[in-house]
Amino acid sequence: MFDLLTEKIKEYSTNDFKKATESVRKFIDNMKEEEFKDVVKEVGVIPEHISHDSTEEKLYSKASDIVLSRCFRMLGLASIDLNERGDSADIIAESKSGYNYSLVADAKCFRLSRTARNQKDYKITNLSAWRGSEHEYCVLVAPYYQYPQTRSQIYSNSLDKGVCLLSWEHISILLENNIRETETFSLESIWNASSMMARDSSLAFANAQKCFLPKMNEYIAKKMGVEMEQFNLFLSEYRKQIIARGKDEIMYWNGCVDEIRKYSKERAISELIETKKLQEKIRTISAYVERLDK
Amino acid sequence: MFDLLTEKIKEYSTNDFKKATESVRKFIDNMKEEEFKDVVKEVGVIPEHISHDSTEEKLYSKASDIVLSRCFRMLGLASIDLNERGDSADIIAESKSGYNYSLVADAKCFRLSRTARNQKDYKITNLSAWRGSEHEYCVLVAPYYQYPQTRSQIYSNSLDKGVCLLSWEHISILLENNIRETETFSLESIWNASSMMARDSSLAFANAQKCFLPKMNEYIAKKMGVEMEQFNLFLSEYRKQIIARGKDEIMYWNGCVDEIRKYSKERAISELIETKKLQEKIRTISAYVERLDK
DNA sequence: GCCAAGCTTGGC
DNA sequence: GCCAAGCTTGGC
Repeated sequence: MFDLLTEKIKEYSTNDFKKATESVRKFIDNMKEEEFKDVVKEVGVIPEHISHDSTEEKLYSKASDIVLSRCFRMLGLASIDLNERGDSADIIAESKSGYNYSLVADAKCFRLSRTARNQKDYKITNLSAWRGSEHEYCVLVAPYYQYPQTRSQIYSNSLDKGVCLLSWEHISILLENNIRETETFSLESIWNASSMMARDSSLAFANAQKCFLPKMNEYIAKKMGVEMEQFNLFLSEYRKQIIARGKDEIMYWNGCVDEIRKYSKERAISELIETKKLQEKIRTISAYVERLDK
Repeated sequence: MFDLLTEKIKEYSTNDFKKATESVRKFIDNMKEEEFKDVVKEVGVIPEHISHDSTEEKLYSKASDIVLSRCFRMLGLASIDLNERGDSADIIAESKSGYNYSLVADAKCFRLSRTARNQKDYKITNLSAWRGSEHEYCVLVAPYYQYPQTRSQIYSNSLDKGVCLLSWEHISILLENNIRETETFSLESIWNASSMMARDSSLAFANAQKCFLPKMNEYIAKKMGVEMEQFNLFLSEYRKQIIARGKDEIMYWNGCVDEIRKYSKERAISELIETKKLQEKIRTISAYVERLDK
């Protein structure tokens, strides 16, 4: 089903972006629950065949927002994805069970070939500010195994600002176990986990940058009422799935190398000039100079 | 002299980085004042022939730190550049004239072919935090004409955190006019300008994102005791210089296109594979999968 | 391993 | 015009 979704994204991305978004939304929202849950497990990893910086990449990202929004709904919240671009979160979700809170969320996806995931790329403090005065919590959902593994400024920043760092894997585990907010069961303590951790004296000041994902796992397992052993088994399943995915993605790039080896001289040269973006650089400089030149 | 500096950077960048840094430092610190002032005018624009993501780019950036540090010394402060990498500012400067303050600074340079300068790339809130409890001010020095021209989150963030946004052009104007901190003349109000502006009621809350560079210009002109008309003439000179620079940089890229057109099929194909970084992608995925596979 | 130094395309 | 969505190399 995930493969079909990416096919649809590629197909729709030739249309007007807003129309394409609506088509993708309809496709995602009409999936059967079981199909949708499979998509949640895969969506954090952008397929290598989605080309970088392209409209299809933007539509893929939008699709991941729509997926996350449906996840929040399956967890028992009301949720919509937003159409803003600058200086705004992607998604809003709101409790419907009388707990009177709402949250903003940001969905992140990376390719397996992604190199440095920089602290600035997570925009923790910006995300925190995007809550504004209307929303209590803010949640970032990124691929679990692509978070910094030992320590990072994103952890101290998140503790500081009360940003909840979750992963697609976490969301998927909650869904697979049919966790749902009701009048008698609140998810609020998950969204609020960073603030709770910040009050935990075992996370000493000097160590604020330490990766707190294991702690996060404990919070979620406790909320779900499962043992850590069981929880780690869930995570391990996702790990295996990503490994399998990696083999496919490598095959894709090897195929690309083979294709290029068959190129004619003319094709290789023109594509080399294109790939090096030389004309674009010249155009950028010209436009810049022109602006300065009035 | 700037061209000679970039030549030296390319030459040294084949050496061990720390040794190369020392060579560059010696070269910069031994320049005559007039030569050095010419370098300050150019250093904000990375030459296109410095290749992206390379050691020479890193050494260029380091050179710009060393240049900025010498600028602070010429302005009458004590200053050193730091060798840290993550989670730290590049430069520290300290007042020697009895005003008892110190500051951290960050030097930024861009190529003329640089496309989006994203708000996250300025890392305003991080820079602010890097002051720690020891330093009063924090200063970002970037190319004047590459700052957002109308409005940006960087302006509201800077007002919020008291980050001083300056440019190479500003520093150069101060140097050209022989401005220097002394027992009777403090530069503190320049480094503190953002906090002062934040208190200015004419910068209404709703408009906090507005570009405050014109205001900054007024502060500096006032400090220097020159009229705005004169100050704008200075800025205009730099504008003309950048326009001239752009013509050279475009010539460089056109030369590259001509070179490529002469390539043999084999060379074009192998360089195309290299430029597309296909092997690196395969390697990154493999390493990632291997890490997950223990 | 983290993330500084850089970077591009396209949606609003 | 701004900056969301992504991205890489190499120094510590």
